[in-house]
Amino acid sequence: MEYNFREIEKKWIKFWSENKSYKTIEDASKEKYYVLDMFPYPSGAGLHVGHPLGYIASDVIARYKKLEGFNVLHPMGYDSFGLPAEQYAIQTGQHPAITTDKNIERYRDQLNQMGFCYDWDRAVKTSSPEYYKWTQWIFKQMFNSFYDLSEDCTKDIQQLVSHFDVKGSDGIQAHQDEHIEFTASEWNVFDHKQKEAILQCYRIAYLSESQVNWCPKLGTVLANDEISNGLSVRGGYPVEQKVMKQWSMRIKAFAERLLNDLDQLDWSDSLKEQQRNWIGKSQGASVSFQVSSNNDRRIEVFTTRPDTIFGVTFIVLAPEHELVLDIVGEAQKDAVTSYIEKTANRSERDRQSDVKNITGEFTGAYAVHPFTGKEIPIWIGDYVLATYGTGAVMSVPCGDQRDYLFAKKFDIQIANIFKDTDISNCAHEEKTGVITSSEFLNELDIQKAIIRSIQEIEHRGIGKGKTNYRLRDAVFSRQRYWGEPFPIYFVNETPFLVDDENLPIELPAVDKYLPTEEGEPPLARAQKEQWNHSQGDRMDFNTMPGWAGSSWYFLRYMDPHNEQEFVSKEKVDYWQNVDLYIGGSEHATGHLLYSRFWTKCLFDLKFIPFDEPFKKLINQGMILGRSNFVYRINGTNSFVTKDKRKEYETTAIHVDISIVDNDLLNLEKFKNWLPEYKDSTFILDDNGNYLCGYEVEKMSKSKFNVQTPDDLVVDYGADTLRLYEMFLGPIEQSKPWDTKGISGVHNFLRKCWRLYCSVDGTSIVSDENPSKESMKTLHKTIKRVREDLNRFSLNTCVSSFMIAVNEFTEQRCHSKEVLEPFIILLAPYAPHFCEELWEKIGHASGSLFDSQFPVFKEEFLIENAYEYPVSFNGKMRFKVELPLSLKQEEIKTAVEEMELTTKWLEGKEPKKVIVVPGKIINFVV
RNA sequence: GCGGAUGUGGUGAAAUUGGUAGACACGCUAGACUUAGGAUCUAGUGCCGAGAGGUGUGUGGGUUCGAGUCCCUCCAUCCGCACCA
Repeated sequence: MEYNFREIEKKWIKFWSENKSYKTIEDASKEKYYVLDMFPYPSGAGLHVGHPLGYIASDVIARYKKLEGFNVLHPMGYDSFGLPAEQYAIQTGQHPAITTDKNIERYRDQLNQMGFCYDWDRAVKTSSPEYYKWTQWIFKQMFNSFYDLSEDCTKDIQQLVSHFDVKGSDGIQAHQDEHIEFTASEWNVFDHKQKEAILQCYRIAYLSESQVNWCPKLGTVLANDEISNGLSVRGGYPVEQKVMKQWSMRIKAFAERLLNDLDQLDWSDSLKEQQRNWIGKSQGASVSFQVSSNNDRRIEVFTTRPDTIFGVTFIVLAPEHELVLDIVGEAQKDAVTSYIEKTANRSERDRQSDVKNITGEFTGAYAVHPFTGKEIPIWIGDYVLATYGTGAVMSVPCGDQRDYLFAKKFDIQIANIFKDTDISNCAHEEKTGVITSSEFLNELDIQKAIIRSIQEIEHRGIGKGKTNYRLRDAVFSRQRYWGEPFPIYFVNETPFLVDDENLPIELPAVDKYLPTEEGEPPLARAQKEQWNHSQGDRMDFNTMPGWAGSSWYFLRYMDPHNEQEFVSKEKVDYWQNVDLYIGGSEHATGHLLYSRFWTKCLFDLKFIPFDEPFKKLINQGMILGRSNFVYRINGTNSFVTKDKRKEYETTAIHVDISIVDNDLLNLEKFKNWLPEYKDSTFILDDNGNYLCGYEVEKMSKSKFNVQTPDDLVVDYGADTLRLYEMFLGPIEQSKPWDTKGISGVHNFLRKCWRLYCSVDGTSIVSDENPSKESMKTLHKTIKRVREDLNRFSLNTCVSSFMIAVNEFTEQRCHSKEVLEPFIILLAPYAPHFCEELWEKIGHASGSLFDSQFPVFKEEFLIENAYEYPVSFNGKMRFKVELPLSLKQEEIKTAVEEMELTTKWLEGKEPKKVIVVPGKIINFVV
């Protein structure tokens, strides 16, 4: 009987499920290994072939580690809060939970048919109350914490309160929004509301009036990483700036640790670099400039080049800067206000793309240079961003090209402070050279001048050395329905935490999933009694963003049913952090950063024993689709084959890849595909075929190029698909999907099957002694596969399997001593196939995965001869087999005496002969 | 502009520390068997050349007995960030 993958796969999936083969329990006697996939958002479209790439890889590693004797945690779950289900709910009125559960079921089926070894008992979904109870609980911990700068650690907010009680704000070293000074006696007479307002400036999870990215079309705020080019990532709608009261997470406090700890992670350079970029550390100084007409007004600037302080000839404020309207002169008022309006009306996108056009206005006010005492003009300009640094810059036209161009355009003085440097054409931006015309900095090179200038700035009390980060606190509320409700109620608009015993705060029922008439979030529609907790005046109407649940889910897998804790100490001590995390790189600055932040926070609060969630990370590449096109002759319903399209005016139209085979269009299926093509006519090529065009692009519904794994599993089986996806190339690389190659892998499995079974399906594996060659093939393969798996080179393993099967076939090997270990080697890739053969060769009960991964033995590879490549001037000319026992000199003599050597030397005397025993011989002529 | 990654046959790709470039597959060519089938088997397949041979890992250079691999230059593609002070 031929290899019947359909029956085999069905049989073993049932077996695994009935025997709970993948149930994982903590076992202190075994070393743990935690392999994690980024859990999917269960969308309505189901999985396409790109999804399983990472899942297959992690499954291969999980199974390998299991066979190596590790206790492997390999779970799967669903990131099930999110916009699509909610949009669907708005359109249909169906509760998002129903849609979500339906999609989850589909995902579960699709994942199951791939033969993944997940312990489904540990599955979590972020939208279930049992799960989000703990998301809410973690939020509470973050609400109850502040960041202590003296110890660089998250601490209980009560410690801060105790300090306030005794010393007021004096001596506080905590990460905060703005410095507020008060004495202990002042603090002690503040009412609750006042105290809470101050505490909000310190809490890790805090409420603040902040400028947010508001997307009117989605009716919600978005985080920076949810926006691309001024449009929402989801939906592509315009985004505008708006001031709203929002929950935020004080991730900025962790900036330095998030940056430094990257060094200890085994992540790709590009990903680490993306995070470094996102955190955007820059060092320099903040300097304060006094406004000359107005003694109590000061402008704070941040600079990375305090050494250029004597080159400052003007100040530029962002148009939105709070000081602008206070200092503007009467004569300039109209021009300035109209400029502010103009920039406010321009979308962020316009402002960014229009870099060439230099605009600005003089405010009429002057600032006093802190060292020279000279008056310098204050301008506003939209090249200064309100959201970075202090929203103000000290302009040094001789050292900064933007300042230079601004000064040229508006005819502002340019002072040169670089010795022997020509700045007549452009600014000197390099950090090299010597400073001049700068009093105490004269004759210092720039590096020394930076240090000296900071000393002096601090000494004179006009500023201080400062590190600035681009990273901003993360906005943590969304005006949406389908997310975690906050465990917060308000009394007199002051937030209070819901008690632990009232968690979870479940999503209340609402009549519609839309904002209220008053513009309140959908949750405001819920009647007070529909909340399972209703203290205070009202509950918080916001919900948490998508990344709330995904920031800690890897912890919940360790202890998914614990009703007392988010994870027990015992279990988290055992499983520790994730050893291998596989997922897409699109989460570089979102999920992966937030998750690191939450982990550090939970570590500081002593809930977990590690401060990085994911030790090693692999970003699987994207599998691109191969789209097909038909060419419609413009203005007709007639389609021309690819080769003849140049003869007509045509439009290329995406056509569903399921009705195209090998680029040949099935005309009947095409006519039935969409109603508008029912009466199409065709101009065919000379063979009577319609040839389609193709292109490699991202898989998407609209391009009709989505390849689902389901069809391939039906046609070839899951084992073939698993092997094929791994065989395609290195896991990190993006590659086009091409179904053609799949037959090669399928043939490999069939060929392999024939080593074990005769035509009637009975085992032909025997107890005969294996040949030396077969043992060599086996151990060569064991060596390679082990090495490759250890460095996650999953594609080359497949090649090794193919080579081994080709060699075994040639050797007519049917020896159990060889074929039994081989089937274990292959099992992580083709689990159903291998289980079946395992059973056939005499393991009547149990699973192959309870056995052990074969161990490599050097002795089988020991050779006594080697075929030496002989090269002349580095070019290989011929090969010669020589005993490996020969010494270097003996090899040399033997080769020199050969006829072929004489031929290639062409009568010349070799200058030198390099002999590397066991490797190569090289004549230098 | 800054940063990161990648450039090898017709295609996907191998080559772990410098040591036979193109393993393993797909595709293609020829042949065999054929109830013409998108099946199976055999042989060939980097390029130029009838052949001997020459040549070849994006470009140009360097180090080395020897470079796809190390160093420098430039080019191209992809990704991320970007008036970041």
